[in-house]
Amino acid sequence: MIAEELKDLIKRALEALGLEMPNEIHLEHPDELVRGDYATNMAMVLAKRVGKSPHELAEIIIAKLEESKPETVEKVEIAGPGFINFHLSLKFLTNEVERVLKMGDDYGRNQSRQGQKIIIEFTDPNPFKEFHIGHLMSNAIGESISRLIAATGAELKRACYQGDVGMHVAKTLLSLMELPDDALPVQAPLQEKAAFLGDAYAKGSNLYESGEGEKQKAGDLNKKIYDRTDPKVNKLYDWGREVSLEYFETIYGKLGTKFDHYFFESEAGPYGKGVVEEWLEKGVFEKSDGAVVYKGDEEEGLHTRVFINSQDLPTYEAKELGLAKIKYDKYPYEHSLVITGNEINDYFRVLLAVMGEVFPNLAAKTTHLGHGMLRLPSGKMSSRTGDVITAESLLTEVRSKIAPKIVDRGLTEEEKGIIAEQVAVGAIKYSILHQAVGGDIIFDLENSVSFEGDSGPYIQYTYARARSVLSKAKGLDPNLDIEYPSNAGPLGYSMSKSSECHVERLLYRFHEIVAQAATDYAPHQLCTYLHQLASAFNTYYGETKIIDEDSDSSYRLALTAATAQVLKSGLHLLGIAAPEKM
RNA sequence: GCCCUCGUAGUUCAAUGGAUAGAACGGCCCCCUCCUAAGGGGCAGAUGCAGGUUCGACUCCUGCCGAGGGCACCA
Repeated sequence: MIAEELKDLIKRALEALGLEMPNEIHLEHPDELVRGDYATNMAMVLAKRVGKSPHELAEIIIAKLEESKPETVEKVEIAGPGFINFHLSLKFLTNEVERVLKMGDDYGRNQSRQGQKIIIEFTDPNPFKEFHIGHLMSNAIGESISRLIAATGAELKRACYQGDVGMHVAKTLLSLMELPDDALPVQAPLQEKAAFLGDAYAKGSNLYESGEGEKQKAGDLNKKIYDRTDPKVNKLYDWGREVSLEYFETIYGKLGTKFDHYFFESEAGPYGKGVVEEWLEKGVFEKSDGAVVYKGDEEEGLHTRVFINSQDLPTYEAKELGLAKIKYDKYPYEHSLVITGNEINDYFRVLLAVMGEVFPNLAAKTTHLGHGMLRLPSGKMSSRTGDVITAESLLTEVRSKIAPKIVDRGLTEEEKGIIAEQVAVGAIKYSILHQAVGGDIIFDLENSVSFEGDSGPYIQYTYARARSVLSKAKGLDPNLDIEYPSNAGPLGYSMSKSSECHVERLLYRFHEIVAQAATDYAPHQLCTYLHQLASAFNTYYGETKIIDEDSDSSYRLALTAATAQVLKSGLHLLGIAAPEKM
């Protein structure tokens, strides 16, 4: 790692000068590429203690650095208020281009979590309800974080937790029970069956809200769902559950997620209830108004939460508590990541406090990540009112906007269809992933679905463009083995326009970005980087003829190939496909 | 009322305590006899308010104003 090398270099220089060692050697990328590749603020940090001005101290440090400057560094200079800027050498930059080509898909991966068992839970749709755009959001984030973590060498397992019991199921059955026996569309295509169920849920919810009698009925149904004493309820339930799960599987396929484990509330519920009852006796929980609750420490901002309600049924809290243990029994993880909507952030804090008492070893290994809501300009979307945007409908909408834009490049209709789907998924996923996890995403169906600029299709387009150039370079191989004139240019070679330097100066950063994004669970860092790289390449493309008669053409092709590789790898880590043509 | 999160160009977002606060969309002006114009080049435009800490604050602390979420039997 070049960054580690530089830190080491700085450290040795500071030691040699007898300077007090700071806690950390701080190294960053200057915000503008022309300033250099790395910068350290050590002179500014240490200046006061030494009693010198930052500039004076920087000069001294630089003089020391110059004594043992490695060949990866072109020059070291003082800049601004006292930064020490490092410019990497052409040799390093071109070596790195070569490394990208040699390592291919492995470039950017690291071994920081080698062999660690990590389980990540996300998407979590509920059978009997729609797979809506909120689930799409959870899936996009979870899948990308999964891939980032896997890229650090972990043994990662994807888990999906699905609510196959509970009031939402009772509501759906509330409306299904009113239908004649032969009303289920058992012969219909899967998608229609799923839509039928979604519709039934919406109707059931409205019924539920219509009066106390209906609420009572739903409550009774909920009991029957648990105890399985009513044949008609069982039949409707089993049919609905199967339809939902089968349908969800088709969506996971489209989105590119393959789960390793499925967990269900029907399993976590009884188990979690048992755990709560056991610890009720041990004093962790207490009874209150017929329910079993955990009294959170209000001084720590924790709420009191119900774990078993007064009807003796486990709530989501008890289920999730049980789930933590069920997961561990299935896959003894070193870390467990749970991705949900951020409206349960406070609740999860309580859950972690409970886990700290009940399963202390698991609590320490669990991290909750709350994401925001996918909002439409009109406000929060809801599945309770039936006014819900399903993932399917959004995908169809976006695909229909993309399809006409696909230029005829000798593709078959089928190929065009696949590309339209890949670009649509890319557009949606990127719009979710390009901002920090946690906040709401404003998704304007009519106006904001943009395929230009900072978007998934822009990155995909740039990749396809680079691949196109490479495929047209018949007889020319990407090749780094060429001579550079040493007489011109700030970097020592004249063929380099500034934009080309930019591409090279960004390429080697890929593995740093991957490592950081994986550590921070922050796919948006990768999006920002990929957009920057694609933009730099497009500028380069615009002002340079890559395939030409001159002797440097093979190097330009190598740079193009390396860019394509990193874009492809980066898109993969976002969970987005990289079509060869579009 | 209490707790959490968040206020950055007209809009949607970036910015491990660093340099001239970056993009994208929208607006205006240019660029296809040339490898994919879903592209490129240029112009205009922003840190809610008031203090504090620091060599240095969008970032940390305090207060105020504003937005979203949560505050026991939904998930």
